[in-house]
Amino acid sequence: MVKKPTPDSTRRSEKSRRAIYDAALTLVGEVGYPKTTIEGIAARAGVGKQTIYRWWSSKADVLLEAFLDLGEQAAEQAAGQGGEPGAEYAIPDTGDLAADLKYVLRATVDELLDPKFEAPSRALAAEGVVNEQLGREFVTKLLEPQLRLYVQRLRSAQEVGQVRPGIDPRIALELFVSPLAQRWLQRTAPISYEYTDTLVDYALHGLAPR
Amino acid sequence: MVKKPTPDSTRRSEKSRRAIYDAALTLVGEVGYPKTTIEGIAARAGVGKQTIYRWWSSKADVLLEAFLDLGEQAAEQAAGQGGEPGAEYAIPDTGDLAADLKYVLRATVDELLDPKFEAPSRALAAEGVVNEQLGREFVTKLLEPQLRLYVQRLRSAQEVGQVRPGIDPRIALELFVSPLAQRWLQRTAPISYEYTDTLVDYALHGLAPR
Amino acid sequence: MVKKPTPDSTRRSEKSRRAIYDAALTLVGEVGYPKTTIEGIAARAGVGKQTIYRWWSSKADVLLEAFLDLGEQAAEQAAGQGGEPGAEYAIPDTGDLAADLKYVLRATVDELLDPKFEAPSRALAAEGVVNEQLGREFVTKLLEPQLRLYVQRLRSAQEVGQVRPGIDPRIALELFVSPLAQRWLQRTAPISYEYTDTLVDYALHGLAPR
Amino acid sequence: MVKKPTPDSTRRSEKSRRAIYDAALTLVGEVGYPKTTIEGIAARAGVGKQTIYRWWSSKADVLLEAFLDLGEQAAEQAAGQGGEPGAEYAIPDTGDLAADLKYVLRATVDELLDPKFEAPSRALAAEGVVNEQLGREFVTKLLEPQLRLYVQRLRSAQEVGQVRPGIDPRIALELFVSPLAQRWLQRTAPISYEYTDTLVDYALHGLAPR
DNA sequence: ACTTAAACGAGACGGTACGTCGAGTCTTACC
DNA sequence: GGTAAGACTCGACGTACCGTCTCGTTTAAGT
Repeated sequence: MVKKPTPDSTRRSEKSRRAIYDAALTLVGEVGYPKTTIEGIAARAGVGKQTIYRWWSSKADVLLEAFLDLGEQAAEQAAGQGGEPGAEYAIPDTGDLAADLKYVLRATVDELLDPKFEAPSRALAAEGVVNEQLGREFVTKLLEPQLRLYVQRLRSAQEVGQVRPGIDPRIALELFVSPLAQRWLQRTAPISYEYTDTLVDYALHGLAPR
Repeated sequence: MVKKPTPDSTRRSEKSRRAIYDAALTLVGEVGYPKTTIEGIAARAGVGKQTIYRWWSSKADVLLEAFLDLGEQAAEQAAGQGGEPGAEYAIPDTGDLAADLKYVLRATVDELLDPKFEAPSRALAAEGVVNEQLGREFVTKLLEPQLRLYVQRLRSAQEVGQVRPGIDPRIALELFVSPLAQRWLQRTAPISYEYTDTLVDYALHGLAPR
Repeated sequence: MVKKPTPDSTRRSEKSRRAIYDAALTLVGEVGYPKTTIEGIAARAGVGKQTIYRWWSSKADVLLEAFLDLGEQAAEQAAGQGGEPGAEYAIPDTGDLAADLKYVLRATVDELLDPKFEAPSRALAAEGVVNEQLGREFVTKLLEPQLRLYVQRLRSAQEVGQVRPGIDPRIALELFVSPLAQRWLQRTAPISYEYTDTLVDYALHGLAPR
Repeated sequence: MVKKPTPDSTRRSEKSRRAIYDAALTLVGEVGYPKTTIEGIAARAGVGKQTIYRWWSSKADVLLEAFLDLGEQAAEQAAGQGGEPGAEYAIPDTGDLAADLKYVLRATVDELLDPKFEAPSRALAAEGVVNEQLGREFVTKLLEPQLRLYVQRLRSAQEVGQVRPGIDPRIALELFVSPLAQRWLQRTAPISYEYTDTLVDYALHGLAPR
């Protein structure tokens, strides 16, 4: 086994890292993921290829970190502008579960339709489908943290009797989250506020007559 | 799928077509989709590269047709062995909606875990996420026909009062189908009979107390 | 041992070969041998790098063949314009050995000072010093054929008693050829007609008093 | 050799210099000149790359100095063991010019066949052919000092009437030195005592009958 | 002996070229 | 005219070194 000399991260150039994130996200947006090349990212970032290969193992890896960084930046910005830090990532708890879920799903719809996020997140999702290692990172670092918020909200609803006690929240949340995700990813049908509202209604009250 | 100037399909070599399908599916299974190359398929199939470029527009296109062909072959085989043609693709209608759905979802679980199908269908799904044109073909030719069967079954359930009248079956089916699809695609959690049974129960009776 | 698939030389593109020779010679002349790159040759020749790697094993190899080709072309041209074919490569035999040697060495001086030949032949000579395989090819294909002509001329001189019988012509020729070669290669001193004339005189009559 | 802005040579690390010389010579011997890299020398010498770039302008420059140093070391060693300092670099003058020349050329043959000297001196000679600046340094610092000894010896021979008065010693010496050099550099033929003896005889008495 | 500025080792950086792989096009010979 | 074979141009891959540029850390001269 050949040893990689383990680069010294204290010496790492912050400027280059930022430039690489920017270039990667921009290029994926402009020309699409498959036509985004490491050479292209390096050129656009004004960086040597080796600087990319030194710190990341693949194009997908660069993009994943760039995307995570994008999220952190957005979070910091939001946190800076007011409210408790991290608060905007919680699901509201007004006491009305249906309303709260509809609200947050509508926000998700907005985000999914935001062209700035679309290309990179599609690319990552696609890569994750086929590349197990990247897929697991994608899920643990991006997806699960989001889903945990739903678990919390559903548990809190269970406590006040708005959700039946036996229900497993981790499965329950999929009834409305997964359909939205799949419509977006696979373009089986357009997504809209009306659609997500309907999902919440169906999920809460069931398909069968009561 | 995309037509090139004037290939005369009557003179097409059936043997080459089959060999290309086989080679494509085998290679995707052996080395994965990204490392499957057109040159590799041609070499494995004992075919000139031009023969592939003449009849298909891309690697994804070859694989899609190969996969559709695989399905047709399976169907013919099943049909040949007994039962009405196409019957095995319908969802049973025993009068008990929950049981019927659980039954067919369990069959889907089996299929999704079949390693022969896994690599190519993952590859196609991934490609479809990023490549809109291929994605639409994938959905119309493979996904939607399946989903239509659920729509039919749900409509029949509505007629006998097992599903509330106002419910849109096209949306309703997503409550149990999409979660399964997403768990499989994104590996957020393992899939099992128990899991799909639970999905059906939750979807039919809702999360809220009755 | 990995097999190279042995390219089919009957299919080789003559146009590309010519373009590569031209580009290689031009570039060596313009920017010097070390700054001449295979990529540069390919670009200048309007050719893919692979086409170079398919037919040659190294930069030096390309240049050697290009140079040999240049010689052949020059020979053909000269042959076409008159005289017996190959005649211009023989050393004249007027009966006066000293005069004949001086004549041909003066021609060599002219050639060595011709800027068109200088860069590539220097490059090849240098490479040959350090790269044994290339060196041997250089010697057998370019140098020895020239030297053989001197051997012939000296032998003919021996027959008419202008050179002592015991003398080994292969060594004798070095007395005037090698000094010229070394002055040129190593720039120890300038070369001129006067210099080569002197060499011939010294070599024929010796340094010691008679 | 080329001066960089202001490196203070009084503070220079002698240890590093030695280590760099050693590493350079060893590497050229082990992997050949072209595969010897500055990074490789630095690593092998346990030295930062900058330390090399601070004191030398190129790989060839390092090697030239390393080689000169090697010569000086050899000289010092020889001087230390006996004889007058520098004496071993003179050509003996026993009164018999032929014998003296044969003796010293035999010593040169021994040196040229010494594998320790072979790789670096070949490398330097080759580089000098193509790189004019390095070539001139090579000639003035290594070659000419040697050749001057022959000039002296020939002049002394002239004084005692063993060489004709009109002969230019600087040219005369090339009659036997250059052939040896060229055979060694270009491997046109093997070198031996017999060969150099013959050269001396031919050069002194000429090729023509007397 | 203490200070302090240089030379030093280490190695990250922006680059250039390497030699390889595959894409998609084109040509040749065969059937 | 479709086909197997494979040479062609082109573009990207991941690697190796280039020469420059920081980083601490010796280290030796001048206080």
